[in-house]
Amino acid sequence: MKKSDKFVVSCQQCGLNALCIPYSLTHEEMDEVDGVVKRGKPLQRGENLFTTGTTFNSFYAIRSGAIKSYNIDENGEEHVIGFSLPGEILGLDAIDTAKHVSSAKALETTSICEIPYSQVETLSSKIHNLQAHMYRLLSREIREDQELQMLLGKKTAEEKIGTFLLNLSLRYEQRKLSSTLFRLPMARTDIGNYLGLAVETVSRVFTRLQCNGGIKVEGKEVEILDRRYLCEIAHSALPNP
Amino acid sequence: MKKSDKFVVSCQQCGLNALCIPYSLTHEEMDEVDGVVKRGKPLQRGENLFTTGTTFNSFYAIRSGAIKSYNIDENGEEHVIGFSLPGEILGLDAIDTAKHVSSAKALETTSICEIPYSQVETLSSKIHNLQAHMYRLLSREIREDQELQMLLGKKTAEEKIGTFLLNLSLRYEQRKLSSTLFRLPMARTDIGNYLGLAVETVSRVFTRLQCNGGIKVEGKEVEILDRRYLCEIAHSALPNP
DNA sequence: CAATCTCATTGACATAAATCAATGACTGAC
DNA sequence: GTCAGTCATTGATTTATGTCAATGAGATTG
Repeated sequence: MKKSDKFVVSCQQCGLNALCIPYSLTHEEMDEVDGVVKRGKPLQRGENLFTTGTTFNSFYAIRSGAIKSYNIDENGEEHVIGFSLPGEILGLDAIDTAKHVSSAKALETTSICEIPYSQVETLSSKIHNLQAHMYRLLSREIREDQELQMLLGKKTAEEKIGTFLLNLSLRYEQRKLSSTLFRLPMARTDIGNYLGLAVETVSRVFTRLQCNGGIKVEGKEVEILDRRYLCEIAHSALPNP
Repeated sequence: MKKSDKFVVSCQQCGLNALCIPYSLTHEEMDEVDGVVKRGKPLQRGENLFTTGTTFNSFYAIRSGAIKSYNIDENGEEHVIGFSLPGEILGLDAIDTAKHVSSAKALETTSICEIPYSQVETLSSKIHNLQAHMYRLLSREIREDQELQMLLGKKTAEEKIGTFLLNLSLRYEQRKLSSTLFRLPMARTDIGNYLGLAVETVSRVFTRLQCNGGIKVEGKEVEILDRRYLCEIAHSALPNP
């Protein structure tokens, strides 16, 4: 077995392909996409996948683990842009400038598929399904970012954290993982930074939600005990009824 | 002259084509795009271009005027998502769901180019430049939304409004309009809603900026007197030095 | 030209969340 | 095993911004 084979899982075999780039492609088309995907050594916790300002050549799909996207401002302050879970794509924000506009760091050991952009551009002219999928993917990210904007601009700390937990829960469920019991891959600081809250506030809301029986938190382990209550807190419709 | 001719300005003639879809296309390609663009009667102030939940068939480019994108939540509260100026594209957030996920309303008399999505999809498989441009356009919107997220999550009222004014200034300049003297097409309420601030706060910050000699406001007319000061307030680099 | 609205501004007061500070629980290095 | 460092929690205090209330300036309509 070649060294690189250790990390190889073809798109066809990959359990996440329904969430990823190959979605809605035929088997043949999927093989074509599979042919351009590079699968490297997993990233260790704290390793960067890419950093702001570097040349954009590829975007990435997460196979396992978790990634934090962030930026550092003039004052050296970090700003967390988002978190990526298995089956999710990141790096598409760099197409326009051809330079990465954010940095991406592994929150835990993380396996990645690297997808060279120029090849996808070429392939997608040929494979109509792929082009349509790329448009949908980009469009979805815009929509999700707009939803986040509403969260950040107009919601209280409880609403932000309630929504954040429900969103994670939903994403885990889509990945065939438990939607009620999961491990937060990021630190409290990261959550606060992402939601525009002080760490202390995150901590306080967590304890408050726990006291009210909505969740059970122990370090990074979270259990959702009362989804309905959490939805009320979040002032959002039940994501999965 | 046919009735519809009153509104017809081809992409070739349009002064905004450098900012719009035809950007980076050859003359021939531009004519092909031009062929699918529909140019209707201008929208009157208050008229909707589309509303949330309706079927998505086209996206739109603004020729003149200004559009507010917004959503109404369960409680009937409006949430302003953004403002579109001449040369800008809107509606791309609906590709993924095939339904509009926001509503768009004219803030003043507004001329629009309607661009049927399915035709662009088809054309862009054929015209590589167009596909590349669409990817860049979508990618840019993601990046801009992420910048807005940082503004909403981590900045003070003064920073938000400073940044908002500088951003408008820059956009007007790109449109060959004055970057120092312009008219806000939206109400204070809309600005506050968009930035996650109470109207009163918007008003107070405007007066404060005026007292400090940064700007001159009179109703919707704004003059930027001290760009440098505004940049300091906004804690952002000079957009155009 | 009133009369009615909507929109903007300003002041007084309330409050959610930030900041400051202290402590404890883990984690990893040597 | 111990020591330093990071991370999480909790309490006390401050503050930026929201909410409530009043007024005035324009715009729109009959």
